[in-house]
Amino acid sequence: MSIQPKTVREQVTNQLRDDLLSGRFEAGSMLREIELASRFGVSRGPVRDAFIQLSHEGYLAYYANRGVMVRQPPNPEDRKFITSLRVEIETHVVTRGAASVDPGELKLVEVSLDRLKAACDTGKATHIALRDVEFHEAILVACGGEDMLGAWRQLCSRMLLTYTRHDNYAQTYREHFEIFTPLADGDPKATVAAIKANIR
Amino acid sequence: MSIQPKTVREQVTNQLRDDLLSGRFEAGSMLREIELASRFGVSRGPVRDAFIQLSHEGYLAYYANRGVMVRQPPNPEDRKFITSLRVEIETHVVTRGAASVDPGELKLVEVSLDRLKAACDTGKATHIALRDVEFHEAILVACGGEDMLGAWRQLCSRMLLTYTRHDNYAQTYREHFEIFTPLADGDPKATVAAIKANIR
DNA sequence: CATCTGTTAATTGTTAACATCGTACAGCGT
DNA sequence: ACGCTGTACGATGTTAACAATTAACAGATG
Repeated sequence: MSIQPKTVREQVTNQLRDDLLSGRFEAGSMLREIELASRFGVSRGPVRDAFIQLSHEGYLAYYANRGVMVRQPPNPEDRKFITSLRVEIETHVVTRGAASVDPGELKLVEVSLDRLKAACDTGKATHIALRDVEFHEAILVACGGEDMLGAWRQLCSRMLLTYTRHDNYAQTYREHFEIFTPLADGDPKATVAAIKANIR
Repeated sequence: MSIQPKTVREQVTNQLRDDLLSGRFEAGSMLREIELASRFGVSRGPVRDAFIQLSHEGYLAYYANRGVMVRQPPNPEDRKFITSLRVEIETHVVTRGAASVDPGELKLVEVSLDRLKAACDTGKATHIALRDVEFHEAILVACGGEDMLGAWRQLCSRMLLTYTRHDNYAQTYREHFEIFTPLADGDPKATVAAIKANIR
């Protein structure tokens, strides 16, 4: 059931994003196309594409003719604000779309939840953070929020860089399970309430 | 004083964005790398980069191995919501940073305002919409809101596609002038108030 | 007649070579 | 010693050729 990325660009982008999230690269350091290209065993092209993409997702800062730099996490004040915007977007989309979720889309949400559970069992904070985001993203897609996805991802990328909330993995899973249940029942109000309890 | 883009990619991206905004391409139609590359007299590489970038800015939808499609403008309900988020971001950034604006940055805001005025004089709605956005962007940069820029741009790109508010060009300029004045005085509260009166 | 399959043309994905830009640094002049 | 300048190096920017994928279609097959 795993959705394997087809193109090299996607693979490089995903791998790089994971590395960024797990703190493999120091914030403020420059990334070199050649070095990463040889590490992944590909040419500079896809790495370049990934740089552009990740710059737009907010992980990297692009400097013409000089390369990309790993961005610093947002300060606490901005982080708080970003979180509130994120909640607003999810609330908006879920409120509008939770009552008419396609069964197929819902199934994908369930798959995401299962993966999150698996990640919680392993106890690796990095993986949990990723699965967490993927679960919320699946919800947005299920509720027909594709139009909001770009802006939402921007905000999430800035947050993930400071993700440190997973001290109790069992609870992390439970919170998300409690988002899924009302969504499966087509209850927007309860879903939104669960989301607001989860994101903080 | 005009900031000429140095790289071909930037030029192609900007030109394409302008074309998209002025409705040169029909919503839902596919864009081909070769066709645009030959139109701009460059190779496919930079066009490809521009496609990735504009996809992330929200103008295009990317389909692997099949190309990019011109996106539809958001529905009125989403548009309204997007507007409110945009106001929130600008309010947040200006509130925090308007009191300590660097003189150099402020000068750039003024330049943007002058350009907006020039666009208003020409009466071309497309140009006005672009300059409008650039003015607001300059304010965000001046107030130290680089961290929010990505998310903000995402939202703006979705709005611009339905920009039709310019029936009175003189007033458009005046509204922005009344944003600039309190900003130059370092008055966050009044600046925010003027912004809220302008964005709707 | 509907469906499946193999071919084909068109388009995107990837690569490696070449062009250009920016930085560091040695050498010169003051 | 200080500052300027030119040069060399390493990096990104761009290009064109080649590979892989997709969608459409003709023809075979049930």
